[in-house]
Amino acid sequence: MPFRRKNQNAYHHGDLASGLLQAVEELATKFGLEAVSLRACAKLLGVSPAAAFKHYADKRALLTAFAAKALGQMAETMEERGAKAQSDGSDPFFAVGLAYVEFALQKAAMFQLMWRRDLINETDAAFLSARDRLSALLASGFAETIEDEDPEGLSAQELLAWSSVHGLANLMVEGPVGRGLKFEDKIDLASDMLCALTPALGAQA
Amino acid sequence: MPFRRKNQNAYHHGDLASGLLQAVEELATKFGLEAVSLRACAKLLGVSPAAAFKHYADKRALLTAFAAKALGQMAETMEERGAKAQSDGSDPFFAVGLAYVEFALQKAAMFQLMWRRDLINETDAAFLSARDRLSALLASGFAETIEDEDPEGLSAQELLAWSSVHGLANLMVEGPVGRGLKFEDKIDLASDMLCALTPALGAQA
DNA sequence: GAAAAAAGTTAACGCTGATTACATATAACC
DNA sequence: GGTTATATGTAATCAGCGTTAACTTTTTTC
Repeated sequence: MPFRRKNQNAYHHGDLASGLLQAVEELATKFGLEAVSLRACAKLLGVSPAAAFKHYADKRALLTAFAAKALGQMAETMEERGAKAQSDGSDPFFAVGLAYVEFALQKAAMFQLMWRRDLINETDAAFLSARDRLSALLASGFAETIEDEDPEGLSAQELLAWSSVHGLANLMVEGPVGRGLKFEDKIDLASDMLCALTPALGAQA
Repeated sequence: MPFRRKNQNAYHHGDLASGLLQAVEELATKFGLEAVSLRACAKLLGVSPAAAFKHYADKRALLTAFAAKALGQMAETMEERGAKAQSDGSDPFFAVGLAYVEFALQKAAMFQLMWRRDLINETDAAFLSARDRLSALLASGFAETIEDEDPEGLSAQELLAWSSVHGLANLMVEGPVGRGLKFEDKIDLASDMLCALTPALGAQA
């Protein structure tokens, strides 16, 4: 069994709040984002549909919490890759950008959810800080490569870097790019694109 | 009134198939993609909910037809911009790429729908050809700028170009980029990003 | 141990996409 | 021109969805 379900004779689940988060993940990764329903999550946990509302105000709140968690997870792996590259002496931006695409491919449903404004609450503090961390990471990933003169907004090069990896991730997950290719080949494609991008990141406009 | 509705005493609508497409557009642009329901479209046209199924197999078929139409519209405006730039002597890729972002911003709901695999039928011939036309356009937009050695798949530079504009469009429509800025400023931002991209398109990897 | 709070249940409401059986308008045919 | 066939509409209904309200059970608190 994938995660803790309700005890057979127990009236209470124990930790339904986090149980629901895991149910979202299971349904999303197995059957896609559109298969995630409050009722399906409840059934998966052996609990009545209305029980979810004792822990989350509505479906949006649950998905927002999950999106924040997923964003944090994504940021963490990117951070690790960046740090490893820095100690390796290899290009940290390259590593971070590749990790971005890699995560989108491997956890497609989570990645999609992060940008679904109709499903999440964009004013949620936890979600916002997690997303900010992600974008900051992508910008700092090549902090040594380019000069950041506008610390508030993103520079044109930072925006280009983010857009590139974000666009490729979307084109691969929801679009027609790399369809039918196996994971490694998709990563190679992403690597090629990042190589093509480097000339634009070195020079100052 | 925004478009032709049913004649008051007419049993038949006249052209419900295209009427539904217009209803989708009206609801999507006014209230967002999530507000588009079969029932809402039917009500807008003064027709029973079940009438739609005489013209489209299901909701997915309707949305697919609309997405194909929107893709064609997008490709057309991009084509015009590219041709104009070519006669102007300005950079055709720049014009085409900017048109891509511009369309996404002005017709956000349509742009979103094009990439929603859960809402459309990706095997539909009309949709597929419309999407292929779009990607071909983006690649040919700078056919003179870079050398295309692999006419089948996309070269790394073509993929970079597409990913960049697609990513920026997504980050602006569904993400946090440029939030609060007025349209012209967002276009300026896109323009800056495209300028930053040009060093990567000239040189051959 | 009683009272309060937390965490569950059941039953309902209005919405959705979709199906079925039926009604009517238009077109085709002889 | 009337008959028939087909296209196009309606009404009723179903299951699934998010959500709410009223109620019950467990746990916590004093």
